[in-house]
Amino acid sequence: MQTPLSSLDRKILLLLQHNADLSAAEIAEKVELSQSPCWRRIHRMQEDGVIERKVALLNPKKLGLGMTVFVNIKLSAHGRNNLAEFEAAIVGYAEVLECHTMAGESDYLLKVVAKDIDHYERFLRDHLLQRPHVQEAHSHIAMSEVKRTTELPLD
Amino acid sequence: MQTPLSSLDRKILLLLQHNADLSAAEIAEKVELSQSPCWRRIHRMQEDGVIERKVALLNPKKLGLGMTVFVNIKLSAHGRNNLAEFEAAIVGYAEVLECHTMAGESDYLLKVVAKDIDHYERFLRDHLLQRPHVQEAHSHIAMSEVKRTTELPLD
DNA sequence: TGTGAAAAGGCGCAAAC
DNA sequence: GTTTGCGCCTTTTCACA
Repeated sequence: MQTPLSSLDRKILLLLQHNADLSAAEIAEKVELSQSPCWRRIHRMQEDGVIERKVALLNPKKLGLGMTVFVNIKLSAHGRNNLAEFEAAIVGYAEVLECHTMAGESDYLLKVVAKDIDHYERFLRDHLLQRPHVQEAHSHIAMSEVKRTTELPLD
Repeated sequence: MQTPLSSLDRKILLLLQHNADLSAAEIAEKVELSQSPCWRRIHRMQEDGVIERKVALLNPKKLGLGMTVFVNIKLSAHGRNNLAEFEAAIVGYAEVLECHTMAGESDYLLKVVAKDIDHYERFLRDHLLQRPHVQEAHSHIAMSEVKRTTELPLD
């Protein structure tokens, strides 16, 4: 199903995950390959799902989304029998960018964006805490961003 | 400098942050606008920095990056006088996808990806913990991913 | 601001080497 | 993997409402 990646493929991915506007021709040039095989490699990696999609990254500050909060969620023992319900709700919240199930004290770690404290508090109180079986929610507020990237390390 | 966003702009952004392969013409059609003004809006939002860039999102699992770890870092009192050094180092680590300065107990929250526990442990021991002034590092391992998106909520 | 049209060039894609 | 090529589509810019 999925061909192992050559170092050429890795170079291509490195470029594409930094700038998806690059055309196959431009990439071909940078990796010193001719156009067609380069195009075919890109295409194959898309089919294989190595490249999931191309997206525009927006600037949260310029959209008034100045606030990032990490929330640790703990469900009640009872709620743990019905994770699907909670998870489905989470996926539906646009404010939640990430949700991970965690090993350790809390069940979930959420990354939430909001305009400001008010907006966040409303989201927490009116939505998150309204979910049945949510026992604890600890919010950790991010103050500034040192690094933010979607680029994965490809050795 | 930055024109406020109309609801039309928001629709365009919504589409673009979901799929950056859409051409101006396709977007125009979806938002029921003709091609030229749609193109102009997109262009303007790029200039304004509302659209930061377009990138390819890769599948971490398929690249063997099965592990996500959140790390809380606490610096020594002394180290807090020289944050820039620490932060510059962090930005340089490909394994670190995000780094936030936090209000509260820890100074930083890092999101780190790795192939497996071994890989992560090496990164922690040989790199993170080698940084001067790192007093504590608490690792929280993510087990599975319920949600992961780069799409910001645009009301 | 929006509309419609139009030029030019690039790009995806495939075929032949 | 390479070079070539065709045709479409996209971007970009007009003049005009």
